[in-house]
Amino acid sequence: MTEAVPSWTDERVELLRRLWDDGLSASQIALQIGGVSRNAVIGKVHRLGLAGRVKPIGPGGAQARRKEDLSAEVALETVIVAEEPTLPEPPAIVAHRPAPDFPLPPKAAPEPVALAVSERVTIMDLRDSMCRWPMGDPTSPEFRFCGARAITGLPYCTQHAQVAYQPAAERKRDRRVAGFR
DNA sequence: CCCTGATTCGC
DNA sequence: GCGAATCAGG
Repeated sequence: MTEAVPSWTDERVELLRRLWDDGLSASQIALQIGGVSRNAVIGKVHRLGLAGRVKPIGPGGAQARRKEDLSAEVALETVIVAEEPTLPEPPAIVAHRPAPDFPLPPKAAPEPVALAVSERVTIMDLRDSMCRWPMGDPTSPEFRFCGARAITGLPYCTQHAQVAYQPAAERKRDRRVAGFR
């Protein structure tokens, strides 16, 4: 029963590409696909010519996007940090890649992610036109993606696009919802 | 010390 | 081609 870990099958490479493209770190990818070290992942990434990724995280990125702590507090901080910088009126991208899935602020929407919950899929079932919103801890085997129908031209569905791309006006009231300080 | 990716080099 | 060890950096 102890199958030796199949090396880099097409399936695994595809998985690797998608996760890497999604911005997950090498170590997270290693844990996600399993059977390989982060070094193996990095090595493969380089061999595939995927290196030179765009860093979604700024300086000190490692600790900066520390997830897996206190879901509630993390969510709170995420929202706050997201609306901290002064951004222009037009839909600016504030939180393009949230690490954990945080509760959507109870705005006017009755059911935030009701649809998304029923749609969530694993990385394997995630198609190109499906919402890539991460749900849960990427290092956990329970990690899923939203999987709902993504808006054409965007990686997210209608629900999550609203969270990912929040206009300045919207973000202001969100802070009140968060109830910070 | 935690983490990140990059590179080297024996296998 | 693979990946552990190592390196360089935040």
